[in-house]
Amino acid sequence: MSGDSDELDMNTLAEMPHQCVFFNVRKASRALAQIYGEEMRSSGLRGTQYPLLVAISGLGGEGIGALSQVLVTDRTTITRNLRPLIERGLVENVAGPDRRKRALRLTRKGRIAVNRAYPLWVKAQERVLGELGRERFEVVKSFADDAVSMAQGG
Amino acid sequence: MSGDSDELDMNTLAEMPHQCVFFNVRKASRALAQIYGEEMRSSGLRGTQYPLLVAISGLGGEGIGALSQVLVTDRTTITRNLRPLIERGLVENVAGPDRRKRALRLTRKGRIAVNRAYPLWVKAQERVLGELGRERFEVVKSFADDAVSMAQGG
DNA sequence: CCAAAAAAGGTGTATATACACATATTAACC
DNA sequence: GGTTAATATGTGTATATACACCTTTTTTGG
Repeated sequence: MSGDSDELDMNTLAEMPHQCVFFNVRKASRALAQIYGEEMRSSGLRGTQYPLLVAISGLGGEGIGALSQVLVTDRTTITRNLRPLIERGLVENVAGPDRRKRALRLTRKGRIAVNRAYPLWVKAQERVLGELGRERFEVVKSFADDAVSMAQGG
Repeated sequence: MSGDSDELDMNTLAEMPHQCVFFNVRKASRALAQIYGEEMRSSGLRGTQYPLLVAISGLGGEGIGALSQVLVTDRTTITRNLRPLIERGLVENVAGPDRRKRALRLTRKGRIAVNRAYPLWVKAQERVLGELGRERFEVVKSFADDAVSMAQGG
């Protein structure tokens, strides 16, 4: 039995990461990236890009700071994530009256892309909610919100 | 009241991303990166690097494929994540008897780094579990595991 | 009005992630 | 035993993420 014990110890050690909260959340993130990515592939948008476009659409001409706050994401990350969308002509980034700020807006092409992606996002979302459970998602959601509060020094 | 309604609609649209499962999990991941990162900063290891080193330690001389399976992470991601650890001399990557495979092992320096990081990881983990709730983490954990099964075509 | 502080963004650098493609080595089969 | 399969890994490219540092513009005090 000591041989088995050794092997169990090894397995236990190698699988320790799966006890880590952060690791588990990243693991879920990778898995969901696969699922949403596959489902939305034909729209030409990634699972990560769709919410960014939706937020821009909803803010109507606000700048990167506002986006950063709404999406709870570092300012510089938003700048970087915006780049491929601007290059593809889905988003326009013009200077506003306050010339520090930039007015972000969807182009016509961007609106079309969002509209085309929407039903695909719904399908992915429904599939995930159906298979993983709406109740459990509510827990994950509150967990995420509380983690954000905690990280912000709450 | 119609002015308020318009504004509510706008806010609702801009906050739509927070209804997306994938977005929420990424949001949690970003927040936890902050928390674990801050807590573990003085160890010189990131919250993402620590579990990788632990897994290498636990597998004892296995290759990238085995690591990839244990960590449920793409093979090429492991290769890339390994690079800074190898450059810093925490991990050694030598060719094995089967010269396709590479034997990954912690160096002495790597073992020291893991030992030094361990209590910091424990502190971050305990803080997160204490503030966000152990029960809720169990839900998040099962959610992550099921998401992985789902992504793998389960 | 002007100097200093604050606000808004961008860039350099580094890591995390993974797909498509390429390479090397071993195993399998006729 | 030599051709082919399968295995194990690396590389090019692209996105996601954020810290440290820098520039530009506006606001604030005096």
